[in-house]
Amino acid sequence: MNMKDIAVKCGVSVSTVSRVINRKPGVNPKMREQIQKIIDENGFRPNQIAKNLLSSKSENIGVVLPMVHSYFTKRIMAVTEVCQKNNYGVMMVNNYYSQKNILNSIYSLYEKRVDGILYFESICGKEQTAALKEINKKIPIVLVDQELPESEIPCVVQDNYNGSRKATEYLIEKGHRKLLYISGPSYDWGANLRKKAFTDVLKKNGIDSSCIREGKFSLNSGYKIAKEVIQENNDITAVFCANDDMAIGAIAAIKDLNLNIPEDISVIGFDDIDMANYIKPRLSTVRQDHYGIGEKATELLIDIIKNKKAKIKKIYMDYELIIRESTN
Amino acid sequence: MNMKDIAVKCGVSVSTVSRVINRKPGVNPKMREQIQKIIDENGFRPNQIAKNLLSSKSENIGVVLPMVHSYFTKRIMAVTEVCQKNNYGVMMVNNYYSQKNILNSIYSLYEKRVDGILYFESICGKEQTAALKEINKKIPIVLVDQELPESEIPCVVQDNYNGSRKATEYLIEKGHRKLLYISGPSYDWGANLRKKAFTDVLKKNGIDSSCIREGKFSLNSGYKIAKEVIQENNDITAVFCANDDMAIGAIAAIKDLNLNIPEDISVIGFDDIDMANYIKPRLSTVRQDHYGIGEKATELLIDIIKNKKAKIKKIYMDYELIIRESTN
DNA sequence: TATACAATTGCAAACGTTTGCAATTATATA
DNA sequence: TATATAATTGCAAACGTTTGCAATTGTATA
Repeated sequence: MNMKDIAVKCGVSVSTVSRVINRKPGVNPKMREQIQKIIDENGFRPNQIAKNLLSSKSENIGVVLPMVHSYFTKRIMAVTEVCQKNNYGVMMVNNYYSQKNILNSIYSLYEKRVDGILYFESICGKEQTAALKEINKKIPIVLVDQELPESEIPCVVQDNYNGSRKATEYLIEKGHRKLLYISGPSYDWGANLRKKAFTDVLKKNGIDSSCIREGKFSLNSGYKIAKEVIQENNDITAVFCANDDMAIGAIAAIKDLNLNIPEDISVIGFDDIDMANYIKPRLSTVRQDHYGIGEKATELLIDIIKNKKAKIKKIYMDYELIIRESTN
Repeated sequence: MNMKDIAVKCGVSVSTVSRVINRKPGVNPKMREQIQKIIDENGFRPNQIAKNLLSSKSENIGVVLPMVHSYFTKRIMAVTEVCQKNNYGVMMVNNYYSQKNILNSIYSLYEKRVDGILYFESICGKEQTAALKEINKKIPIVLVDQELPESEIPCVVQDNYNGSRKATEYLIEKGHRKLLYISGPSYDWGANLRKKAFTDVLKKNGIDSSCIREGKFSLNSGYKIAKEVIQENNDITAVFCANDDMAIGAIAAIKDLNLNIPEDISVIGFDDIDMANYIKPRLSTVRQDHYGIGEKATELLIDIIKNKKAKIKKIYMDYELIIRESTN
């Protein structure tokens, strides 16, 4: 069933049907009513693909994001909500696999002629970077969690460094002198900034900053690293994790070692996922406004799509240190 | 840049370019090489929208799902992975809002001519049901977490009833006689089955089954209900929650009441989210294979799309009772 | 060299819309 | 009634591909 069929049923031309569907002027009110009736009776919905071909717009945006983090729900909710409000569809790709797959996925989004791409990630291999720059010549891209130097691609980033600095300073103020830092993967742009802030603060205070391990942002890696390191170094009094999942893993490990939190060891995370406020002890953490990040990024992208021009090159998001029960 | 431009640059017709791009026979090998070179040099990628219009296939599937549950990550990962393997794009819609918005979203997916729809949800209003049946006349749909009686729409469901029955029987076996059940919202198809199993088992054993409250599947609702009910009824020895989030909320509440788990009160959840194994005490729960559910549903949908016919009408997923530290 | 056949290439229709413009019809004015 | 004007309607091109068929070119055989 297409507009032609409706037109034949109504004894008019497709142009007229088109005008009725799009509520455009130039149709006799009586005729309009009749045609609308036939459309409704047949449950006809116009083929957007044909429309897209003509307008060279798909009214879809591509979203590339790693679906592993606990907070990704918040972000994708923001994206879908903003898109729905602006009548954009959301084409999702999980960039959790091999570089090659991701590249294919990005090109596939381009072939599907999405109007823009939202790229959530702070991993960026050489090939990927090149591909993004290449595609950005044809369609707008907004990066989240990452900035690409020598490029004009706008981005939304958190102040990873200062968030991490504040948390570290807090621990030092509280008197901790032997700290374990569980970082994210070394290929992660944001993870490296957080780690740097940690070591900078420790060095500045003349404290040993050698107790750093690299985790995978997962519950399990937090658990394993915390257990192992604390068993070997019984003078550790604080653990700072680069995300909440690892912090929750670390808490489980510390409890399994029959130590108390925060009496024996303080734990602090990063993200403030919903769960952080419901585990016991409630997790102190650095809050990121995940919903806001998704929202701002999507709004920026849509603005660029509509106005062909990025007014803003970079959006910095706030952080907030949330002290709950897991630190003292 | 389109095929015409490439054709002009190469001094051939679009047909020839098309044959090169699609690796079809009928092109002089030397010419093929030359054309491929120009294509690569210009980074040309064919417009799938035009292709779709011609083939009446979008090579996209629509995914409607509530992004609120902690386990949705697992499911959507399975969906995207299977789709990527089969060269389908994923168009996502969050059905977390008002009925009206959801209806619009479903119709919008249809207008975008997705090749099929994956509908994750066990809420189904009258209007939505009607819309699904209507759309199912035009494109295949697979339901997850819900079956629609009097309809031919295939579905993937868990054995909610038996999963819940097993968990309840376990608690009874362990000697619990005063139990609190925190259910999901009453409009949720699965939640009602779980609740029914609970009451059936209790009645069968001649145990009072009146202590039932309705939560919202959220951490907070679990926390609030558990705190309130346990404060009022100090003889409760077990809490069964219809999902893990509420169970984790309940555990926080019980700890805040200075009671011990499982010594004073046992807690059991439903879902087995990753976090369940990393909170302390580790949460006993009914495991659902979330990845498997997403995988099976997507494979079923793609099979129907390709073969125009559902070989299977209904897939029942297994459940597994996982006993950890939160029950005794 | 003429003929048959295979390989290569291009033409043009089709997919389902939108829209500027022309054609037709209805209405108002002189 | 003739004319000017406004309202309604339809025609046809365009969007960027794919593909059956016809046309052309090249090659092998008689």
